[in-house]
Amino acid sequence: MPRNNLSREQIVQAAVGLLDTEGVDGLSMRQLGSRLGSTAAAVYWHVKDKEEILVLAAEAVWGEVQLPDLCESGWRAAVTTMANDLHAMTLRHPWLVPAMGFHPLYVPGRARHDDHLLAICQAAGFTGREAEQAMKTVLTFVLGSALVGNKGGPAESTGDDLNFGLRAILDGLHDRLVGRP
Amino acid sequence: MPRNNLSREQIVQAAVGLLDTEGVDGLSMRQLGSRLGSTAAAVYWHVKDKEEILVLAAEAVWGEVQLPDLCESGWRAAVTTMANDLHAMTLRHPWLVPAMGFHPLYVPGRARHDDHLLAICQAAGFTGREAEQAMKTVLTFVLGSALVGNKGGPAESTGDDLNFGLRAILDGLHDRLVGRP
DNA sequence: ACCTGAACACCGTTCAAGT
DNA sequence: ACCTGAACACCGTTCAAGT
Repeated sequence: MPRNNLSREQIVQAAVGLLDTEGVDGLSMRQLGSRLGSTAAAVYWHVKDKEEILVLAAEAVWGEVQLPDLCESGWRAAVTTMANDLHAMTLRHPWLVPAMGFHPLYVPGRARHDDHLLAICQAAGFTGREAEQAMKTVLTFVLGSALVGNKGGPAESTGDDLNFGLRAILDGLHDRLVGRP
Repeated sequence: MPRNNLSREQIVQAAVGLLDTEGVDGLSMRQLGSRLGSTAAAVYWHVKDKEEILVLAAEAVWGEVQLPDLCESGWRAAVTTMANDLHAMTLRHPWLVPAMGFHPLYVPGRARHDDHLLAICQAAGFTGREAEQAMKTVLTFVLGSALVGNKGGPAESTGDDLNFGLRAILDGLHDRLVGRP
C-alpha cells in the first residue's frame, strides 16, 4: 500500500533548496530525509544514490535558463542575453559549477543550452569546428566566472567583469568572422 | 624526543601525489597517513586540518607555473605563454580547479601569478580597473577550461580550444586598446 | 617533541523487516 | 509499493596516553 509521502519531484525540490542555502556540504541524505519529514533510507527507494539527486538538481536549474528566440536580434545580443541569464542562474545556485568539478553533470538541460548557443554561433557565420569553439569559449568564460568570482580572489561586482570579458570575446569573434587581423 | 618520521614537506608531497592519482575524494587523512608509513592522527601534529593540506598543496602547484620575463616580447605572446603554462598545470593537477569551488585557495603563489598577469595587461596599455578586468578575463577563461574540458560535455583536444578562445580574447582586448569599434 | 590507539560524531548505502 | 531501524564501512577530528 503506497503511503506516497515522498516523490521524486519533492526530493529534487528539497535538494535544490538545501543546496542553495547550505551548499554542497549541506546536502546529506539524512538532512534531506528529515527536511522531507522522512528518513534517509526512504529516499533510496525513489532514487539510486546521491549522484542521481545531484543530476536531477542540475537538470532542474539548467531548465531555469531561458533560450532566446534565434531570429529576434543580432547574434551579439543573443549571446549576451544567454551569458547573462546563465550567469544569473549560477548566482542563484552557487553550488552548480563547483559540483561540476566532481560529478559529470552533462544533463539534457545543459545539452539544450549548449545546442542553442551553438546555433547562435552558426547563425553568426561560424561553421563546423569553429562554431563549437566559439560556443565553448563563451560557455567556458561564463562558467569560469562562477568559480573565480565566488571563492577566489578579491570579490568585486561580477556583473561588470562578466560583460567586460564577454565584450572582449565577442569583439574577438567578430574580428575572426570578418577576417580582420 | 623527536622521531621526525613526518615533516610538512613530506605531507604536502604525498598529498599532491595522492590528489593527482586518486582525485580529491582519494585524499583522506587515513590514506595520507598510511602512505607516509604513519597514521592519520600523526598528521594532525604537523597540520591544523585537511583544509590546510589543500592550501599547502595548492601553493605547491601554483609554484610550478612559470612567470615569463615582462619585457621579453609582446604582451600577446606573454599572455599566451602564461595561459598555456597555467593550462598545462591544471592538466597535471586536475583536482585544483574543482577544489577551488569548495575551498578558498587564494594562496600566495596564486596571488603572484595574478599580479604577474596584471602587470602584463598594464604593460599592454590597460590602466586601473580595466587592467584588472582584462587579467580576470584571461584567468577566468583558462580556469574555466579546466572545468568544462574535464568533466562536462564531449571531450576534445583542449589545447586547440584553449588557444582559439585565447586568441578571441586577445583580439577583443586589442580592439579595445586601439579604440576600434 | 612527536606519535599511537581508541573514541566521537558524522556520512553514504544496504537490507531485513514492517505495513 | 513504500517506509523504518539498525547495521556496515568509511570519514575528519580529538585526546589521553605513551616514548
